[in-house]
Amino acid sequence: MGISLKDVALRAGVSVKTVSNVVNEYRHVTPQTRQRVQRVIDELGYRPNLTARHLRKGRTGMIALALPELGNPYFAELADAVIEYAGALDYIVLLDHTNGRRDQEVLFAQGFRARVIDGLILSPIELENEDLLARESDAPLVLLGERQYDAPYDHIAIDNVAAARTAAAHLIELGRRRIAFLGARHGQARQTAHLRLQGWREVMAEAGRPTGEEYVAATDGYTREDGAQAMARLLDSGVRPDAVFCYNDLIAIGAMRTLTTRGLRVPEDVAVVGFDDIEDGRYCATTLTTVAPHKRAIARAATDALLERLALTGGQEIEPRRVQPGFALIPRESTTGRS
Amino acid sequence: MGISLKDVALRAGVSVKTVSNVVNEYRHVTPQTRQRVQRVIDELGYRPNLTARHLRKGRTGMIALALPELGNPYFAELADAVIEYAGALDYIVLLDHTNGRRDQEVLFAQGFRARVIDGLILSPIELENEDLLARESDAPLVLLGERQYDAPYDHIAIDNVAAARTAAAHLIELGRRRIAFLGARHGQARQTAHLRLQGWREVMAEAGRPTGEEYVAATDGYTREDGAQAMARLLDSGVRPDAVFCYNDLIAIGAMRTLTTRGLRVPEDVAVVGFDDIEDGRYCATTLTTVAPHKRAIARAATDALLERLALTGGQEIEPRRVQPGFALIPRESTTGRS
DNA sequence: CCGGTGTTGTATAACGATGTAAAACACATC
DNA sequence: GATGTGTTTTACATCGTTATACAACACCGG
Repeated sequence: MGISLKDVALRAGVSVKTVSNVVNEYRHVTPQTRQRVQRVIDELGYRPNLTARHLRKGRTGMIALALPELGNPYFAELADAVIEYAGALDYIVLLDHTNGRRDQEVLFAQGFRARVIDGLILSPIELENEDLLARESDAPLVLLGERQYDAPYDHIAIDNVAAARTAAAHLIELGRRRIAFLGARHGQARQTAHLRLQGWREVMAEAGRPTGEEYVAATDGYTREDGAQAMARLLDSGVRPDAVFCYNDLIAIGAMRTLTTRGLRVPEDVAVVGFDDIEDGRYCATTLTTVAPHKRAIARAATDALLERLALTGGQEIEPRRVQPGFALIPRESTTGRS
Repeated sequence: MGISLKDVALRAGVSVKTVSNVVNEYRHVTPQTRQRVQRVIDELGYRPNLTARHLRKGRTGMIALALPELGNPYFAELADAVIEYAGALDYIVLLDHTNGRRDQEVLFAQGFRARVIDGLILSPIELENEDLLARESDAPLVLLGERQYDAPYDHIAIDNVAAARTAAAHLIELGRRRIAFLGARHGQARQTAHLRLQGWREVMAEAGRPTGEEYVAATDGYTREDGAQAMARLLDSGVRPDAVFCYNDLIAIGAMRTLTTRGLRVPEDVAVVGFDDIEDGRYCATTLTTVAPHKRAIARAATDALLERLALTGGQEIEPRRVQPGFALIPRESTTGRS
């Protein structure tokens, strides 16, 4: 089939191991030998057989990335970042989605895909703490996203409260007074939406702005449609906000549509801030101000955490990491009027 | 690390190959031996090491599926179907996306990922015929989707003209007279949109309905936003259709929103038909009538075609296949008024 | 009891890479 | 020239599996 080390060795007149040494940039190879071997490698177009390498090394070189849904651009973009970063480190990423369902999340955590992947990055939605504690698989697991757990696993998530505070503060600075929050979910105190809601509440209270329930609109999901409906309900309830901070960009985009439909101008009448910095937001009719979690930093942190655990030999243990990648407020037309 | 054949063999008092024979359900093993070995397998929890198996077999057991974008639910759902079907056949699917860009499509066709995957299923958008003819990689390639090529590769796509005819005919049957088409793209006679447009045109002409350019709205992309804008342009141009057939469900959903916004009722004033049968369409306020390509059949056909080529030994050749999986019109509220 | 035929099990060699240990070589020091 | 020290290269075993070839055994008909 393909060209193997043996073929190269034969042609270059050296041993198989020497070729391997050249390929792996082993130190003690004379420049002459290295050059000669390298020439043959290029000539024959040798590419290492990953399967064989992985067999020998006892690893597959693959990691799984299990996200709630790929239909949400935030996750699609995040997946992209992980695939790119891990790819540069010669890891192959298996992309999976859980639909945000607990049973599927448990399945992945328990090691569906065991023996195929070396480790797993999981972004849970419904997974419970007890599920993690009951985990049996010994493949490294890194948790992603805002849900909080009390279990010994690496966890990568931005500081949602701080990020929400930044967004709210931005609106306050612009002189807005009645700032609504779109996208809270009922119950579920540990969930992300709660953290963002908390950040909003803190800043509102500090600035002496209303934080009543009438300014909070819950949504069932996180889609544009959910945002459009929530915005409509809010307006129908008689509240007249001059700004809305949305749980994510999709909701914000939906909200903007409703506002436009109702004859309200963005940002003159109502300023809008989203969260995620998905590409859509940059191409809206009115470009969307948003809080941008640093996706590449998240991807890097998650991958690094996983690979570091994979590099541990034998019985070594390291403390679970909590990493908080950065974020940035990106002001665009939906609050400033110009991009 | 894990339990190997050797461990099982030792414990069961048989040779490694015998255990392998049991695992692979080789015929000539006595029930006694089989039972004894099986018991040890269960006891130790032996799972075969895929890496080793693949090394020995000269295959990786992985196929790549390269789709334009995962943000479009149609592709996400299709990916799901392929992953599930191929998974049942013990193949692992590597999911990639090309953003519908020619350079990336060429990259995949040329064998980015070579030596990692056994074959590739590619759904091209911009790829040109010459790119295919210039292809050097010898890994099997199966083409997916409606773009037509004159190159020796398997091609899986539903009959788009027929499918579009079905949709148009449905609207005609309901007594609609001025039926617009949303989602044509400029130029590009070989593209999918052209086929669906053609089906629409044929049926309109046969029924003596108008097919003028004023009833055709082009879009830049295939998103909800594109649909909303195209619908708005159409209405602003003074045309008053009593039905629209949209290139896909996303465009249809966008169009429905514009209609609602403008005070037009679906389906009373304007009936709407989409294409793809994405899940969103089933949960719209007004559920969406759509043409449903049989995604599982497509996934099956593509995977089967690829695996069949993989099964070919040595110099064997088979003719490129053209498979046309089925489709079905699914009437819902957006045309019938009830679901 | 022989040879033929078919079944069941085993020993051994691959697949393509890397780790280990040691051989081969270079060079300086005494 | 013997010894030591460090560099460069090699032979061989190994990862866990399957393919090949053959040995061992059973059964049958003559």
